Amino acid sequence: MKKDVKKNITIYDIAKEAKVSPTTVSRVLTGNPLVKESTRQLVLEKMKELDFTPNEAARSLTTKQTNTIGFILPDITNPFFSQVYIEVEKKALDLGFTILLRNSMSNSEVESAHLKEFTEKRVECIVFMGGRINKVQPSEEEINEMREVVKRVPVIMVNGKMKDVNCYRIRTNEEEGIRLTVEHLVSLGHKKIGLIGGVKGITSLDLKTAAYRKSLKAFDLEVNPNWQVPSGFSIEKGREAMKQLLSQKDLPTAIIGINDLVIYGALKECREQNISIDNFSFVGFDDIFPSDIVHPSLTTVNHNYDILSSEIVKIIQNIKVGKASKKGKIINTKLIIRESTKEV
Amino acid sequence: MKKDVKKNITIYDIAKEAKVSPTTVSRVLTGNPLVKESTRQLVLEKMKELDFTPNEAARSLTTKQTNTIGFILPDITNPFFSQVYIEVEKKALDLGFTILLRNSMSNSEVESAHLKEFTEKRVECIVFMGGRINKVQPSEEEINEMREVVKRVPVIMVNGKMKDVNCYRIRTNEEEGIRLTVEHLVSLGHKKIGLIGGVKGITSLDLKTAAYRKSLKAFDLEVNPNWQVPSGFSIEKGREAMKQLLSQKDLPTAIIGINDLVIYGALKECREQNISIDNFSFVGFDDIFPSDIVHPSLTTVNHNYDILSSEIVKIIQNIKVGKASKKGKIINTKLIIRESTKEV
DNA sequence: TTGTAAGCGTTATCAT
DNA sequence: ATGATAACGCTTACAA
Repeated sequence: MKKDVKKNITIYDIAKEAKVSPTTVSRVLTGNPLVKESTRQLVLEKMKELDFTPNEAARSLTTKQTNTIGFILPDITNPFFSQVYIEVEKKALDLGFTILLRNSMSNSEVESAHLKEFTEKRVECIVFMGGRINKVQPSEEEINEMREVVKRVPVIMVNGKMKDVNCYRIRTNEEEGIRLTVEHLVSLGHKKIGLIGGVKGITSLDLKTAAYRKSLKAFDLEVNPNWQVPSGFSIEKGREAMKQLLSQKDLPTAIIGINDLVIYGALKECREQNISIDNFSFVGFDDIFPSDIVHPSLTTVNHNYDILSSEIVKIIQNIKVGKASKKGKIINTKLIIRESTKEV
Repeated sequence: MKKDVKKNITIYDIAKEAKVSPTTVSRVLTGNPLVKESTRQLVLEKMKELDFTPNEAARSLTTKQTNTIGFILPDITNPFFSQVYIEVEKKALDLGFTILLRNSMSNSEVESAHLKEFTEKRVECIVFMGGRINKVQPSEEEINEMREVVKRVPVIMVNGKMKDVNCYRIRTNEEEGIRLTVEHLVSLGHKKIGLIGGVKGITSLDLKTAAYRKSLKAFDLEVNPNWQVPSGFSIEKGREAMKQLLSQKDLPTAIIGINDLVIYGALKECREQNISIDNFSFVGFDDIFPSDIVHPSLTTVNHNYDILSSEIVKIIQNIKVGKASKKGKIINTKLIIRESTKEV
């Protein structure tokens, strides 16, 4: 009968085969230069021969390093998040970091589970997007949990924050994005501008709404509450918002979306109702890739993903080498003008 | 001066505080029922008090379990992959598995690095999409590496394969998808049907091309090599293919894309050239989410993501409990008919 | 340049 | 119901 449990190959096995000590094997593993070239070769050879692969768990148990960073975001199928994520992954890889991606679906319990996993896995940093850090009023438990977490591991909040939680913050200059948007629309002659999507109590809406109102006032434009239609952040919610907007008599000539997705929904709703898209100018936010291929292609606010991700990774790098980073960083936006905005 | 290195809290610390043995602490950690309720409570209390979090590395070093599965895919920003990924993640989570996502960008060296990482991290299963497993002629090294990998850890190849590599395979019935597409177009009166996108030597093109030709022949339709324009898999490549196609005099009336993305590019190119979209019927493949919001909305082949991901997770589950799974599984497709196809 | 031995923080085995 | 002790597989002083 064959032994059905084949023993794991360890550095001890390699050591025995190569007639050296385990320490020496470890040295070649870690790239320690204090090894005679000939023995290094011998050890390497035996490793290949025995098909040896070092055990990461054992390694990080002794070194107390995991070179791992945890990344929580609401939903990777949303191009906004996948775009940020992949940039960070690429850059982190160059630094020798490996990422643990977790989708929260903006669900607080799921977030808690991920946070717990991250601490048990001893990640060296947590990047947090969405969910509780976008709530205007997070619960006490949510806050307390985050406080506990930041005691053990540095947290980078991206486009969000939490009161009295000590962490790094990187955020898009959403106010600027909205300001640029309004200025652009005004330059096209628009005087009646609406804002659809988002959820009250979620900061991205509150931030944008404030900037929207401020910009309108700066141009002495009408601030009509009926033109502000919160609904959500998805395509479907965008449709709903547009539907509600269209049910009114007095309509804006330009519509800003809390993000690109809701505008896709708005376009869809117009078509559904056989209302010409040309009745309105549309502006999104995020500049996710489909915005360049929908028709009309969408004018939208770009986050400068490259800079955003660079800043995230810069902090990670500093954490690694024990250097301080600035706690807050604001990334400016740029307006990408496409076909969906035109003179009124 | 404060001690700047705070000691890690271990089960020994908890044991001391609770005046029990580390073993008992470990027992409450693993949920072992052989612990008096009162001591369990005491231990739990001390854990909270000392802010203890078990060390996953130590745990998996002794248990030899990681409950981790590795997932390699080309690019998570592609909605096709993110859709599959998130479904798998969700279902795997319910099984107590955690996923390590890695983007390969279809780069063989990157794949190798990820595979190495996975084996060092002792993942219990690898899900592989794209890259080398879609090559008609993978290199010897690529094959050998995979052979080494499958010796140590089960691999599930999704929509790909590798000769003489012992692994699980799940694949979309691409042939059926193409057949359904052609049948649909024929039912609309189309007789001249083209196929754009893909790269020669990548199986998805070869498979689809074969099915396309077979279906055309079944209907006695013209198989015109000029209407088959390989180019790539991206929006941009779709534009290029369409450009090349449009440069010809004799044009098809219907165009099938290797995937949805290339059709987005094709639509864009038509608009760029001021050629009416209505001159053609378009069909994509994958049914990624933007296909419902582009205009005209895109008729396309859906992979049955739910079934696809369920089958992947089913295999993982079987591996976990040591049960055998069928080595191959084919998932049928469904044609989603939208606005981009119409009578000729 | 190489080796010995201790330690990392768990779980598993075997007693009691 | 609880405890002592030995793994697990590596790295790291410290020695030689």
